[in-house]
Amino acid sequence: MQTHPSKPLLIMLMGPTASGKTDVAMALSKVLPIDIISVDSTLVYTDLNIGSAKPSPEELTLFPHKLIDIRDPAEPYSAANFCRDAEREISTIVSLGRIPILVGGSMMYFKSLLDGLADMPETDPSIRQAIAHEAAIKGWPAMHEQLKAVDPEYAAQLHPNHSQRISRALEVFRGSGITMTQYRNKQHAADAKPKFLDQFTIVSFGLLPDDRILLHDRIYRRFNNMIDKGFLDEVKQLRERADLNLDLPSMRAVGYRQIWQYFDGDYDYNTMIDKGVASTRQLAKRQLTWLREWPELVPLPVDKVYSEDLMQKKIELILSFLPQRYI
RNA sequence: GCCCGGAUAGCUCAGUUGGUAGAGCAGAGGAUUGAAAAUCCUCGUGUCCUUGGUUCGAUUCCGAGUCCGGGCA
Repeated sequence: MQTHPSKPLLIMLMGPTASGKTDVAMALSKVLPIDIISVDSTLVYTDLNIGSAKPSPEELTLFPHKLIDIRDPAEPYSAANFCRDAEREISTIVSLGRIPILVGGSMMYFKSLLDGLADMPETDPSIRQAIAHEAAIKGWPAMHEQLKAVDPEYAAQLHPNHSQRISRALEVFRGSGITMTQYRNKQHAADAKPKFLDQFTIVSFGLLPDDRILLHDRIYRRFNNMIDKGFLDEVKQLRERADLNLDLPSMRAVGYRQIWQYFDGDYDYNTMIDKGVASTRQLAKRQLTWLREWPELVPLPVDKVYSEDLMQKKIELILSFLPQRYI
């Protein structure tokens, strides 16, 4: 952590799905002048409430979160959108003399904000569609060969089946005539502009379960709880919209996708539950992969069930790691 | 009670013309630059139900038993 006196404090709180991040953030709000910024690729969407484990309207009134409900489910959101939005919110919060806290589990968003993204062209749906169409005929390994011809350095880092990244790399090149490697070299050049977060003192906390079984149990209970609260109806209503489909990032979210497919008749009720729970576990596993090697992360315990005492201990632990002059 | 079918990885199942076995799913590990709750890569030893028999050798063939389906009484 950098502790230069002139740098304002910025707190990060990350953790896998169902680890209790929101509860910690809300409890911390009671003892510190913090403003919460959500770092979550699914909470940005309106109408994705139950299945996204969005805080309730009451909670959001008491503990306002930035970057929640800022997109319609039909409009894709991205890491680049997040960086721009988050930088704006952080600046505003700091200018008000308060402490920004970034809370969430979209690890790529955290990473992009910390390291910065290369100044590349944004998504081009028409090029992307053309590439997808071509790939459907030739296969991804053939597209990988195409990429190898223009950007051998980046192609060497990708498996020939890696559809999404091959697609993006080709899209960038076809749209601009400049390769991803060139953009990245420019980003890392000596005279590149400093990263936004360099101007902050950052303290990062990670909610890390010491036993995966404990997290699996929390995930199972939470998924069933979502079903009880009307998750199926929520998806049913989304399906009624003609402009939503399974190709959209919002509808591919964990749980939403499986319930959508259940309504499509792809599998029966029990299979839907099993797949929904399993895909949530898999998400948590990927998040933990990010967290395992995360630099300067202060670990926080994940409790089996919510308890006021255990929460109090966590808050004290967090406070003990913050530079005293800020609190 | 009788007849038929099944019993193989955590689950669903394939297979071995007799030489101790492999898929999908689940699970684990990893990657991650505008889709990231996405996408992609790697990882398969398990009393092949038990027990006798035949055989150099049985998870595989034969007999008996147990359990689970289905049918007939």
